[in-house]
Amino acid sequence: MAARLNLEEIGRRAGVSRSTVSRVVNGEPNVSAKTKRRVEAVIAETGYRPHAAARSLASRQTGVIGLVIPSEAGTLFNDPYFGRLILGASDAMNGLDMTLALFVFGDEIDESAIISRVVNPGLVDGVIVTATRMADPLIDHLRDADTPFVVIGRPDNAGAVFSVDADNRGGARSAALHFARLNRRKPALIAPPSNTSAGVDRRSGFLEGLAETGLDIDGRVREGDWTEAAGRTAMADLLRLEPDSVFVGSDRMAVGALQAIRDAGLSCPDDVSVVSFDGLIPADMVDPRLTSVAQPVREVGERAVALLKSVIDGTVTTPETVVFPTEFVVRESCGAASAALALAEA
Amino acid sequence: MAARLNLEEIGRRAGVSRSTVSRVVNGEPNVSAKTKRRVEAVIAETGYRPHAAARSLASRQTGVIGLVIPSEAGTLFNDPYFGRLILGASDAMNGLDMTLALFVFGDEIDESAIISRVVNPGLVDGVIVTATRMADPLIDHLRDADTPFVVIGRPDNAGAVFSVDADNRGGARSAALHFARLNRRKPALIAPPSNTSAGVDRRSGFLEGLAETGLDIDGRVREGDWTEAAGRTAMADLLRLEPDSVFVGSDRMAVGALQAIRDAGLSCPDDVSVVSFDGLIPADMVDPRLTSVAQPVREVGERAVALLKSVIDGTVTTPETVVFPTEFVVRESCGAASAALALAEA
DNA sequence: CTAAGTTCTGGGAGCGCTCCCAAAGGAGCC
DNA sequence: GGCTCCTTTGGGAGCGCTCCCAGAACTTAG
Repeated sequence: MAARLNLEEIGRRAGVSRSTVSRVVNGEPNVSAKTKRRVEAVIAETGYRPHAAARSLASRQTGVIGLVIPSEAGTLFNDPYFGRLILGASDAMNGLDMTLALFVFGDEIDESAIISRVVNPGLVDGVIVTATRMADPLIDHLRDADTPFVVIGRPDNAGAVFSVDADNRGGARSAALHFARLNRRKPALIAPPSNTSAGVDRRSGFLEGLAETGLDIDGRVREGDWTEAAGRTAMADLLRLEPDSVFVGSDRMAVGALQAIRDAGLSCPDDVSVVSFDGLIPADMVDPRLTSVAQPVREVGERAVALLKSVIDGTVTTPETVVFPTEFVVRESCGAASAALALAEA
Repeated sequence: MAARLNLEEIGRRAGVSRSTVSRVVNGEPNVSAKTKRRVEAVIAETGYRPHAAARSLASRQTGVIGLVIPSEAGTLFNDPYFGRLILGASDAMNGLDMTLALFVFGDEIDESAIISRVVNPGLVDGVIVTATRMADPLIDHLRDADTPFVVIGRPDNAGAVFSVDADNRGGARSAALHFARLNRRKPALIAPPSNTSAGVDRRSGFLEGLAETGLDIDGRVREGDWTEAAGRTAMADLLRLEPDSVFVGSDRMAVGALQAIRDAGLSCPDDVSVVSFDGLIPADMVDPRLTSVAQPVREVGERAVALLKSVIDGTVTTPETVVFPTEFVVRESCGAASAALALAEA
C-alpha cells in the first residue's frame, strides 16, 4: 500500500526534505537546479497535488473569493446581468488561479446562514457583494468580522468602502438628454427598486438630465422590481398619462414595457420612445430592437476581483471607488432617425 | 490583546476543554446541559466561528461542492439555462449548509488549470459537471483522481456514472408527434451541437418521433451552437427547402429562428410552425410566444447536488441515472388551434 | 589554505481542528 | 458501602502544510 501522498512522502522518494519539496511546489528560489528536477520528476510521476485545506490552514489564505448574490425567490437571478458578472469574475479568478465561491440566498433565513458562512475564517479570503441594497446588513457584518470585501454598487451605510460601479447616474442622465434631442416632451420613468443603489442612481440621474433640459416628469414615474412583469404593469399604468417617451431602468423591465405598449395598440417608437438600461438583451431578441444605456458588466466583475485581490494582499489600503462609464447604444426603440446619433458618453 | 479565538481559547474562558467545546459546536450528544449552556454563552459573546480550513484538514471534508461549466468564450453562459441551474444547485447547497464553488472555463488553457484545481485534494468534496460533452476529458480526470462526481447529461466515455438528465429524447419525440397531430408534413430540425449529449438526444428523439408517424425529414436538418445567431442562420438556410414546421433544439436558437422567419417575410405559425426546447424564455419576451418542450432545470440542479451528497457520504455506491420528464407547453408559435391541446408528457 | 560570505537544505513549531482512548464522575443495584 | 455501567470530560496524536531558523555545502577572495 502506497503511503499517503504528501510533502513528506514526495521528499522521501526524491531523497530530500519536506521543506525542499515545498519550495519546488511553490516555485521559490534557492533550490538547486538538480534537486528541483528530481523533485519535479517525482511529483509528475506520482501525480501529487498539494492539499488545499492544509495549505490554507498554514498560510492563512484560502485562494477562494466569495460572490454574494441575493436572489429574491429567483427573480433576480433570471437577469442576464448576473451571468455576465459571474463570467467576468470567473475570468479574473482563473487568471489569478483562485476559486470562486457563489453564495446565492433567496430569503432572510438563507441570508443569515450565508452571512455566517461567508464570515467564517478559513473559507474565503474576501467577498464581493452584488445587487447591493442601500442599507445592506451583510456589509455591516463583513466590516465587523474584518473580512476584506468589495461592493458592486454604492451602499450608503458603509462609509468609505472599496467599490466598483457603473456610472448609473451619468448613463441615466444621457437617456434624458437623448429624449430632449429627439424632441420628446412628455417623458416617463420606470425606475428600478429604490432600495438598491442602482435604482436610486438611475432615477436621480434621469431626473437630473430632465431638469437640465427643462423637461418635466410631472408624476410620470413608476417603480418596478427588475422583472418583465413589473415593467409591463408599470408601463400599462403610465400609458394612461400619455407619455411620448419612457426611460426604463433595466432591460428586462423594458421588454415588459414594450409588450404593454403593443397591448395598448400603440407603436414603439412612433407613439412612445423607449430607452432602457443594461444593454444585455441580444439585439434581435425583441422588436423593435432596444436602444439602451449599456454598462460593461463583465469588466465590472473582472475589476471587482482585481480590486478585492489587492485589498486581500494589502496592496491597496484606502477605500477607493472605480466607476465604469456607460455607452449609449442607439437602436430602434428610441426612434432616433439615424444611427449617426450614436454617442459614447464618458 | 485578546488571544486568538479558537477552540482552546473558548474552552479556557468557559472552564472546559477544547474537546468539549468541539462537541458543543458540532451538536454532539454527551455534553451535560449545564456545560453546554456555558459554552454556548461564551461562543455567543465572543462571536467565535470555527476555522473552516482547520476543520477540513482534520475531518477530510470541505463542505464545498464544485460546479463546472464550460463557457466557450461566454456564449454558453448567456443561456438562461445556467442561471436556473445554479439557482437550483444553490438552493440545495443552502439546505445542506454547504458551499458552491463555480468553475467556469473558456478555453483549453483554463480547462486544464481548472481540472487540476478541481482535482486538488482539500478543495472540494465533489464535483458536478454540466454541459457535458460526449467524450468529456474532465470526466476521465475526475475518475482517475477518485473525486466523487455527478454528471448533468449523458457522457459516453464514462461507463456507468452518477448522472442527472432531462428526458431530452422523449421531449424531442413529443415535438415530432405534435407536428404530426397538427398535420404538418414537411418538418425541419435545428439541432444543438452533436458533441453534447443533449444535442445527440434531442436530435435522435425528434427523428425517432418522425419515424413513428411516418414523416420524413429529408435533409431538412441543420445544427447550431445554442446561440440566437446560429438559430437565425440555420433557419434562413432551411427556409429555402420550404419546411412547414421546425423543431429547434434550444430556446435561444428558436429566438433566432423566429427572426429568420420574419426576415423572410413569412409568418410563424401560419407558414412555419415552431417548437423549441427548454421552456426558459419568459413567455412575453418573443412574439409569437414560444411553444416548447420545458425541462425542469432548477430541479435538475437540486437533484444533482442531492445525489452528489449521497455519493460523497457513501450512502449511494452504485451509479444511477435520474431522468426528469419534460413538459410540452403549448403557446402560439406552433399554431395549435387551441390550448386544450396542452398535454403533459411523462 | 583559511575566513567570510552566499546558497541550499533540514527539521522544529505551529496553524485549529477532529478522532479516539482513557480517566473521572454519577447513577443504579445488590 | 461497594460494585458495575453509563455518561461526561480531558488531552494526546495527527491532518499536511508554511514559516523560520540553524546548519551544511559551496563560493569567492585574501
